[in-house]
Amino acid sequence: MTQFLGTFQNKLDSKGRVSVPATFRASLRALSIGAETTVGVPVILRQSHQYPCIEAWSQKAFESLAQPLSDYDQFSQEHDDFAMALYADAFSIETDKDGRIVLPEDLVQHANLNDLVTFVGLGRSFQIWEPQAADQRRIEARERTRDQRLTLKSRADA
Amino acid sequence: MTQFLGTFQNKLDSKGRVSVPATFRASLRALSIGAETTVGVPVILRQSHQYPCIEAWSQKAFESLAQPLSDYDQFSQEHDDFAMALYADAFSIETDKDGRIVLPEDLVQHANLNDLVTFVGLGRSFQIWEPQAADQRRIEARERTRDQRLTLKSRADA
DNA sequence: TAAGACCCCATGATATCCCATGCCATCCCG
DNA sequence: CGGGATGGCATGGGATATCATGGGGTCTTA
Repeated sequence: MTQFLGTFQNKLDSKGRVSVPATFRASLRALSIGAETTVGVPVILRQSHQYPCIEAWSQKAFESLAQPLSDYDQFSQEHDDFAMALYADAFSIETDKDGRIVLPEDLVQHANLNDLVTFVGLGRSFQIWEPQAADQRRIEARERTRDQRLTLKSRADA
Repeated sequence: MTQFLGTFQNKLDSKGRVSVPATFRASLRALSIGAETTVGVPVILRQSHQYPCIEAWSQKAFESLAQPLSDYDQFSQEHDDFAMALYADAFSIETDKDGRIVLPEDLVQHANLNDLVTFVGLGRSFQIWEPQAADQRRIEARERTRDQRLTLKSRADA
């Protein structure tokens, strides 16, 4: 399965390392660009602009994220803005042999991480959260989705 | 038969394993994506947001569940909420060679499972319940359906 | 020379593999 | 018709592999 599913909680050790869940590593590898045989597994990390969490992308998914760029004139303001927003605070990381990564200090602060972190699968990508914040966000998402579904349904009925 | 029909009761063993009913396994395999020849059978489990039970989907059915995602702008709030609600609580599982799965601890708790579990076929998907809760739910569903039919009838008469 | 990045190995817990058993329905043949 | 053979399936458990985690050692670099 080349999707990111499920929620996992792992430890940040004393050296700042944390294991990427094995199933996520498998997907990251499958969606990597020419890294099918390397020891480490590539992953691209960014701070979320919406939430206090870290976004994580496979190489292929990140490539397609940048797709809108080609819609803009290459020398336009929009192109520059979008490119900067996308790339400027992105980190290209590779896990160690045991599947662990060291999270950049910037991102640790942005997500308010302590010793426990929660990995949340979102299909094409996943996020890294401080555990309590992750729980809150999941509940919020469930409620909003449920409300929305009702809205869509009643519209369909009309 | 690529539908999930009937009700089955199986045991959770001391290692937390439980056999997926053979007929369900056959459907799961038929509705899998490129796993026609693997030893294990893939299944996607989620906690139900409506009931204290576990939802189980074939890969293909889960794919179509995710369909609404493509209706939303990729950077929209709705997209984020829906993706989180759908994927974060989901687990991609594969049965062992003997057709058994280990239920994730989260899901066991959500469904209040002990040593016996009930598999309930729902056509496109099936559910995993604590046996007594499953019975109650079935009775409730029957009654609601009957009431509804009466309502429809009297409306038709009018 | 101290801090950080990276490599490697050890360990315990858990999940998975693989085989054995027992049940039950079906089939076959006397 | 009846009894034994057969095969699919749920279940149990010992052996083995995988995974998350901890930590030691080395090289680099500031």
